[in-house]
Amino acid sequence: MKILIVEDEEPIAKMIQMNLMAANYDTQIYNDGLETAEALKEDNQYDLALLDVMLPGMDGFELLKVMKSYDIPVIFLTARDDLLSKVQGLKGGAEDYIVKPFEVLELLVRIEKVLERFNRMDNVVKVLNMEINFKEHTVRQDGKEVALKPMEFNLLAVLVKNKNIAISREKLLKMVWGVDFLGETRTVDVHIGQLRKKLGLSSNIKTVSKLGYRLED
Amino acid sequence: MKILIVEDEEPIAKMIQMNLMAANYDTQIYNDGLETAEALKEDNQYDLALLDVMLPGMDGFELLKVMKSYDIPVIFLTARDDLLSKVQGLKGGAEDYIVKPFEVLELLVRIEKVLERFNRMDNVVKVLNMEINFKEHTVRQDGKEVALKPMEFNLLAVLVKNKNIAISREKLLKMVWGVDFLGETRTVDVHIGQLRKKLGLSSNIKTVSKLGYRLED
DNA sequence: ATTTGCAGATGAAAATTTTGATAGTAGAAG
DNA sequence: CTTCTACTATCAAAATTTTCATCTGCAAAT
Repeated sequence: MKILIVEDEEPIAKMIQMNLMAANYDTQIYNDGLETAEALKEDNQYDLALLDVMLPGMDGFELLKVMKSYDIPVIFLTARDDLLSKVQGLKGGAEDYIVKPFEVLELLVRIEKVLERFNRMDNVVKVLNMEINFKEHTVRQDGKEVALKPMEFNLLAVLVKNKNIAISREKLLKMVWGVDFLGETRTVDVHIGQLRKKLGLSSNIKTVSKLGYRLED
Repeated sequence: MKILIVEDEEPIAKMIQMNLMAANYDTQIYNDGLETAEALKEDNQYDLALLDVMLPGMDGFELLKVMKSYDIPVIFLTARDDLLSKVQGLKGGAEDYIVKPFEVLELLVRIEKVLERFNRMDNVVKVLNMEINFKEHTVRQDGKEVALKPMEFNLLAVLVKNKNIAISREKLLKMVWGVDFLGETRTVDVHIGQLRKKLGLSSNIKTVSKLGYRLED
């Protein structure tokens, strides 16, 4: 999943890049609108573009048109007081906009939303005989659906996304239940048990003694 | 809550600053170790310091000693391959370390943890006749405890932290239940109902028609 | 080979959360 | 001011999650 960042303020561009990299996206930064347009002629394999509205070379709205010609969805980055451009931007066909300074988490959420809408996300992952659909929150085994409760699904999702990696109960609690979960670490065991019961041996959820669990393929 | 950032790589420093600002902390950046030590003589009202290990002027470990003399807790920012400094850093008395590149959310969590440990957080907030203790997850009304279930507490916490601001049901769901909650918006109403029943009229949770709820004081 | 002691598995109870159905109310429209 | 409508409140049932107590199995020690 490759994301284009067009932003002339270096620190902001870098900040976005770092956060996107941490979230496992590939990134490319350009500082200038015209330069970006030129570069796209060579390489337009982007899944999404984040465009600053105010850009040297060619402004965000011009660049938006270029993006649309390549069928790349766009999220605008706009300054707080620049309300006019919100409306104009969305009318021009941007998928979304976000006001600077923004919270990183919010940006990530919006990016996911747009990618989903454009079906550029891997909504389905296959492991062993299982097919996990993150969008539908469903799991199929050899084609037929297995009904999982919310927590069970979330737990499986984390295991699948970290396939072949052993994860401690504490880490699972943080990842699935959230950082502020107060309960027992035993809780994880029970849900693992449920997954095993419902998915059978073929799910291949291994216990890692003294540590936690791992899903192997 | 004021946090000192000592980091010579400008983009990283700016990134951290932006994220901390978004999370409502005051910040101050220095790029140089010696300069920081000098500046502290004038102004040492910091609640926490984030120190890069590799610094011009005076390295992170030297600076750590200075921080300790001012009783400022320290989190080290260290490069991935710099494992040695982890051990050394913690031995030298740093509260925690985090490896670059890190996820912003993780940094924020660690900062909160350290501030809590040093009792520099407002663990207790008073609104009307209520006293909300975020650390203990408890609520007292006129001194005596009211037992709230986890979801009820979380919901109250969000309302309190956004006192006098009307919040839509959708936003409450995102803030309390998480971005990926699948259920009905009605759920909020039920929990609001519980809070009102348990806390009585004095909790002052107002319904904002067509919108959501607001806790007034 | 048997015992002992953990760490994990599991079934079932308890607690919590969510949903669904119904009743109530405030605000809009006439 | 009254009626109508749409939104909100609430109760109870259903579903889910968490905890508790007990059981099992592996591994180290004798």
